[in-house]
Amino acid sequence: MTLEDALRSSGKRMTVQRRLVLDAVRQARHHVTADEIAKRVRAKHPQIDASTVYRNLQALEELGEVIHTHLDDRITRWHRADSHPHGHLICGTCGSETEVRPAALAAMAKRLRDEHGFAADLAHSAIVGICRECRVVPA
Amino acid sequence: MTLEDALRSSGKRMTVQRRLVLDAVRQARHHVTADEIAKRVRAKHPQIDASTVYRNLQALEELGEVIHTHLDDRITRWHRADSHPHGHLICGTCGSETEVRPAALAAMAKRLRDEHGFAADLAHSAIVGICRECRVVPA
DNA sequence: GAGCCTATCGCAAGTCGTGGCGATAGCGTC
DNA sequence: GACGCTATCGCCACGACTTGCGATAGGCTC
Repeated sequence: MTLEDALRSSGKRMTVQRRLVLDAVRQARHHVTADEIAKRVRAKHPQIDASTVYRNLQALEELGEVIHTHLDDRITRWHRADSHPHGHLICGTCGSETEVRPAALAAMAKRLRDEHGFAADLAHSAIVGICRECRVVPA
Repeated sequence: MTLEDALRSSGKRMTVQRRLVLDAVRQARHHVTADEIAKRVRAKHPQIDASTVYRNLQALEELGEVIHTHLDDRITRWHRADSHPHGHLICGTCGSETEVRPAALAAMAKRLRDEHGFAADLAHSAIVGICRECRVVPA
């Protein structure tokens, strides 16, 4: 099995906790918080600690199984690595959230790659600003 | 005085704590953390609480006097609003930090404004990715 | 400059996430 | 299948903020 191989070849181990965390992220629709994952995991194994969830999310991210992003300034959100990539535009005024196609991000990333040799991941953090509605009618 | 007027017209007040926080941010070179501001402020008034510093930074940001940015995933950094704007490229592999000219950001922001009507602030969060060196010789 | 309204303060408790530590348990070996 | 190495676990304490609350003090009015 591929995941097990990836684990072993990097000196990691497959524990019940790790399995549960991965399943929780995979079963979630989009952008789950660590707390939501912890709740799902504890539904079956209530003794599992939050720190275990955080450490497993990190480990699974190193393996390329899950990814974390920052939608607002506060809470980190997680999703499976094989979901379709996209960016987020967040309005600092009304809080609205818009998804943006990877193509638009790719064009912006190309500029950074050409000018700085930097391979940007523009989906990692949401892009904050002011949305169309709030620009017309400021709150 | 302009700042005092801005305060009063928004129903806010000028307190010694607020004055000290603002001065601390103004006197700092770049990107200070809330903790560094608190230390400066406490040098003269040791009883001032960290929560007071955080609340005043928020208030001063609403007034457009200071701005906060996110360089890494962890700690929020603050700077005076009238300093020259620029973006940051942070390498997720080696942690290196590169400044990027406002012009490059403006060009990228234009695309978001044209396609989504969204006025992006691309300096708010650092752009993470992989720098030139780490792309050539992966760590 | 006394009085009043309420923004702001200091304190304490709570939240999200990280890191240290002794105990447990994967997993490769024999 | 027992053995041993050490990754990972649960627990606890810390760090960066946030929030509720009663007390204090700006600043407008008279």
